[in-house]
Amino acid sequence: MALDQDRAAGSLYRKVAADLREAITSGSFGEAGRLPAEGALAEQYGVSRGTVRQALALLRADGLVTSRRGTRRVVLGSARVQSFSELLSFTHWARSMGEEPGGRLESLVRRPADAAEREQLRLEPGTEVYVTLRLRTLSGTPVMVERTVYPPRVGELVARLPADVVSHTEPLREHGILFSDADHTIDVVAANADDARLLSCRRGSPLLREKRRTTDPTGTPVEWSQDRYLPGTVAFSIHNSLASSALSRHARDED
Amino acid sequence: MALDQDRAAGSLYRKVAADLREAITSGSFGEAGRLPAEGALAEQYGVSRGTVRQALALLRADGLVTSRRGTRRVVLGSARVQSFSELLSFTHWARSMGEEPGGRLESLVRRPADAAEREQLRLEPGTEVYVTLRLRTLSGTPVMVERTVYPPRVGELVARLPADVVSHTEPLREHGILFSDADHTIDVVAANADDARLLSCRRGSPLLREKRRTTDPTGTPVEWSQDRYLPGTVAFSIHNSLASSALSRHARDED
DNA sequence: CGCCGGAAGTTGGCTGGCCAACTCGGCCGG
DNA sequence: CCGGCCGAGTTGGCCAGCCAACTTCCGGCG
Repeated sequence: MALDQDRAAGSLYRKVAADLREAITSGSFGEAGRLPAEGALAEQYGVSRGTVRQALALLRADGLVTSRRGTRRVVLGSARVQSFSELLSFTHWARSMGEEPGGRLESLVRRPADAAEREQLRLEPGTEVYVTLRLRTLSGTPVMVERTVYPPRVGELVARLPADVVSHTEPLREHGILFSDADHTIDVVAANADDARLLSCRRGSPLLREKRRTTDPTGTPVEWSQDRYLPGTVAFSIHNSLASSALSRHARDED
Repeated sequence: MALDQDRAAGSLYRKVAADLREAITSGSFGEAGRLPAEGALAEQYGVSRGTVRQALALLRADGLVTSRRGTRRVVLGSARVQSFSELLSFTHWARSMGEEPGGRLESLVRRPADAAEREQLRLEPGTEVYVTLRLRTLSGTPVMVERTVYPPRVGELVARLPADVVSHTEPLREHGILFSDADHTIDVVAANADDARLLSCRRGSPLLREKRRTTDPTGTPVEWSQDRYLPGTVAFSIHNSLASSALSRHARDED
């Protein structure tokens, strides 16, 4: 599945990366084994060394291999859970795990954006936003409460969706709204009354919170969301390295 | 500081990246403005287009810019908190925020590794590990309890360190132990008795947990750590995009 | 037996070039 | 006035080559 997506991506280096990823996770090079040299791979796949290096950069970013100058690459993790090199929606993620995602719209209101929302969505003062509150389920059991703020252009489309539609991002894509980049912030928060009711937990009990701002390929913000997960249902997994990383840790001074 | 580190890194594309990062965060291209074309930048810096593209790949991974085929790159986030493109130790991270990091060793024991630890550190059955429990402070206030498991080679060095040494990674580096790659998993956990005592919170109160396995450049595991943060003190921040990402979300099935 | 030097192998980095795919704006025709 | 076509500009992708830095191993030498 993920492999097919990689292959379907078209570009050569993604195909090479997909093939190598499969070879690694199937243990072809051993638990902590060495990869063939870049040159050897280049010849094997009939591509240039530069293309192989692009492919290997993907695998390195996923934490599958290390690399240092002077010696062959080493396999780091052959048993990674699932290496989405993708920005995945809740729906897509759930499906790729073999679970059945669900979503029930609890409320949808339209109101003027407050200062924080204008800041996040880069809106003019006075602009109205659409705010949704949804309960998300995994194979029937509630796992997450999702509060999303949409700018007008997107919100108008969301408002027209049926209340029982599972995926919001898919119909949005049909209307030309693409999700390209996202910034995530993860912390802990206490359940409020709504959270407690929807997730069947006590008020004040801890929830894993993910704040997310997503932009389209032009850099325009398309959603700002606060997802609150029931502990024990999900965990977030990140890889980083000296070479390059997408993780940063910061003190909380804003909210 | 971060800039100097980037510049000191030597390679051309890192210098270009550092310069562009500064230009972006100082607002030279406007809030959601366009970057100059790759060719223009190449000429400006006197490097090839490929080098510029390497530099821009770093910025894209940090979530500073987008890119699509056909049009100039767009500035995404000019106001990022701190974009360590680095695998940062607690000590380094704290210092770069202007806070004074502290650490007090609560206990250090040596005992046979259990199954999970052997798995994580890739050790033979019967191997002994060193386990430390440390309270970490930020400018005097406790923020985190750190439980770290070291393999023998590393643990022997850690055991010889004075109890009041703030940074463990720095003296380890002097002895040739390098931290290169890390896998992080973030979730929520309830404080146990030790956590509660050290962090001055109630038993069962929620803590943000980061499980981390770090390897050296050869791919050999050098530590496996469980850090438990007091809520409200830190948050984790991640960027990802369709192009490439280091984030994955998975259901909890192991612990 | 141990240490050191050198050679071979490998990745990091950089160049220059080429073409395809895509965006965007302007021009022209209806 | 609107819509579609076209071309310039721009990024994605791929190739071939070159050198530097580094690791590893082996053999010679003390």
